[in-house]
Amino acid sequence: MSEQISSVMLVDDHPLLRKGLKQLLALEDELEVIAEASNGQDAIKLAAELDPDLIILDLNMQGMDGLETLKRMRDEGVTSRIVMLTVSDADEDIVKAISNGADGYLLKDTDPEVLLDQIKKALDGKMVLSEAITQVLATALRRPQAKTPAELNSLTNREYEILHLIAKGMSNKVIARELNISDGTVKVHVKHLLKKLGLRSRVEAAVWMVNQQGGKL
Amino acid sequence: MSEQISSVMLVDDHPLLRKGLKQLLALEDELEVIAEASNGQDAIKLAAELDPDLIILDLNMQGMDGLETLKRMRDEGVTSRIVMLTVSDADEDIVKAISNGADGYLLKDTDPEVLLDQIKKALDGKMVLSEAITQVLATALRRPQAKTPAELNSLTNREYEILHLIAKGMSNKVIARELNISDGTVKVHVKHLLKKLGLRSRVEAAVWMVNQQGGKL
DNA sequence: ATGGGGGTACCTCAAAAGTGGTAGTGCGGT
DNA sequence: ACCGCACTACCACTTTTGAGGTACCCCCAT
Repeated sequence: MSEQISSVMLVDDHPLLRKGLKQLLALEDELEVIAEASNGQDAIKLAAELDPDLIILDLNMQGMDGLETLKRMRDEGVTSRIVMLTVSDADEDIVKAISNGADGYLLKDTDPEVLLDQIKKALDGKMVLSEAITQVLATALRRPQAKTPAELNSLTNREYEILHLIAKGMSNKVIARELNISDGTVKVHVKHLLKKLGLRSRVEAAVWMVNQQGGKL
Repeated sequence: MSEQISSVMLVDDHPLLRKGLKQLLALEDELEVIAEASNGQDAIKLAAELDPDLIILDLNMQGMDGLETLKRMRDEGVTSRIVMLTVSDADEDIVKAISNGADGYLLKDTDPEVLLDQIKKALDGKMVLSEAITQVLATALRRPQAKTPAELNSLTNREYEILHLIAKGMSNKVIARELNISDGTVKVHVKHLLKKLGLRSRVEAAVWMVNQQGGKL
């Protein structure tokens, strides 16, 4: 398998960068650049036609950006390995890219040798991430804890407690038993917490809370 | 700052590993091991008393495990940098550790030099993660997309559509207007979808759905 | 064509949720 | 000592939900 020649497609709106990348990849006999595209539309078409083993996709492109291109490719059923290449280390982009099916996220300022190494790893089926990305990724996971929206601070302990239980799907009656208070009292707290949060129902409260918590994470 | 001596506390129920780690850290003049603990209880107490710059915490301990210890330390207001050290690369642990305030997650089979290097990075305020961890982390982020629970397939289009709207916090009436059907009909769909999913209320459905979607990620 | 599933609508009924108000207790701050 | 706030409880009342059931339409598969 490692002896097989892998087909690679480059997508970047900077011809110069494509050239450089191509030269880099040429260092490896088992890598062959079979296509290049300078925009998302062409890339999607070519990807569907040629089904390359690997697609190296620039995140910051004019017109349809890399993220959108990525999404559409996956929608079209492209199963190639896709590695995002970018100057950006904006956390949202990373999370979105991976969520949308990217197999790697590399920075353009990465040392060429390392870059080549990572690209080969990506072809091996591994998820490759630039060193600097790791921290951002971790921070993204951590985020849920970090931010405590102002709204939450306005809640009393009891209200906060009850909000949590609502976010578990519990009814007023169950919450009442859980906290050893009357269900009428629970209603009072729910009423107050809804007002403070500017929500219209416990369902909205539950959804809001689950999102705050970052769901199952 | 880099010239200052940093205090380190080791927490691991294997004396041998503590010994080895201590020797490793002794190689660096600016690192001083000021305390050791072999269980969570002691660790929490010592951490609160000594407030070390860095705590190296074993994840797999008997009794109170590392994750629980981590949580309680943070609850107690311990602000030290805390790095988890472990043999496990179970994704849940990683995500939980970081979510609960760990500043790093290192594997015990890491090359000692690298380990030392990472520990120093951690003291510098960086988030340190073992190479192998990165993939797991990325996979964790990706997970939401991948799985499509069997329950969801049993839903009809209409039911699925309505489930989505419930997960936005909408009431039957609002959903009805949104879909141009009567609210009575919405009720029917809700009833069916609750039965199929084995849930007891729209709140549970909303929470369930939001979690399936992976929340805002 | 006959049957079944999905979608729609309507009915009834009981339970749950939400709104308004009153009111007692306990606690921390002025 | 007094005030405000959190927490508790109860009442009355409206709206929303969810569980039954029946019924009609449409489409597709046997």
